[in-house]
Amino acid sequence: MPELPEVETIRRQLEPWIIGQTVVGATSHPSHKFTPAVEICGATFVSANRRGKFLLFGLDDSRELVVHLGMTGQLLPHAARDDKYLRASWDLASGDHLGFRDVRRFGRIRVAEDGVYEGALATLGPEPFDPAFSPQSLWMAVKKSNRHIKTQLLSQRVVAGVGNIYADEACFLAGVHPGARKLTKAKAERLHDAIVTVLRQGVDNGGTTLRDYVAADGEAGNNQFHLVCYGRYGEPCVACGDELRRTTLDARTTTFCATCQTR
DNA sequence: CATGTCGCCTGCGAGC
DNA sequence: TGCTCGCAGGCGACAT
Repeated sequence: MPELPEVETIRRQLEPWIIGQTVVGATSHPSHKFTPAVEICGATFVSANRRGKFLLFGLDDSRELVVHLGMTGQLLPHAARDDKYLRASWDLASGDHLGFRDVRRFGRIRVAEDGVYEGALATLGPEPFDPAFSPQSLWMAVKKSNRHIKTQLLSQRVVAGVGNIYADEACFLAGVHPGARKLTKAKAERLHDAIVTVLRQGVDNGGTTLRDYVAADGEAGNNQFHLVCYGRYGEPCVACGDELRRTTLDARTTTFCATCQTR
């Protein structure tokens, strides 16, 4: 379940390796989710960027390779060519190759004209580490909607890159009930700071590996050892000792502390 | 437009 | 041991 910290870890590892590499061949799974992979034959990678959970690989022909990892996507230099879960593969002029492995096929590959985006990528909110994401911007956005706070975080429109793990962590850290629909200014500030904190910690720890996530070097992350809320229902709250509860919020499994997190 | 629901996918672990 | 079934969950399509 790659979220911003996992995607950023992959980006940082791929950037020095992929820039300057020219695609000389490509194959893909027949699903339309992956077939655009072959459209970049002949192009050379010139940059490796990220917006939210999307990887954006700039090409030398004013296009970008857009990759979303979905739930189980992995980008692996030197991936085994006979891997049954390989959904796309790019052969590079250097003799190297890059594989997109995705067991559950929730991932997606697209090719866009530079900066011309569609779908979720086009309506993405500000990057969490950008000044455009502020206590004020969070408060204003939340004020406009009636949806549960956690659901708004997952929408990618208030801030980009937050998924289920970091949403639970941020709400816990801020003392915000995930099912709240409104925030005071003070709580918006705490939630803003918590979002930035948990995402930065995730990046610093190389991402969270619970099941499928590995970085581009094939290594697992370490942030799973630092989670204090996500998935820990039944365990005592690290702050007050009461049992963390599990609930379903807008079809998402949610863990929270009913004592510490208030509406 | 805002909001809510469903389908996409496959491996895994619990329960029988 | 072997089977079924629920669960994991981001995003797009579609309905209200």
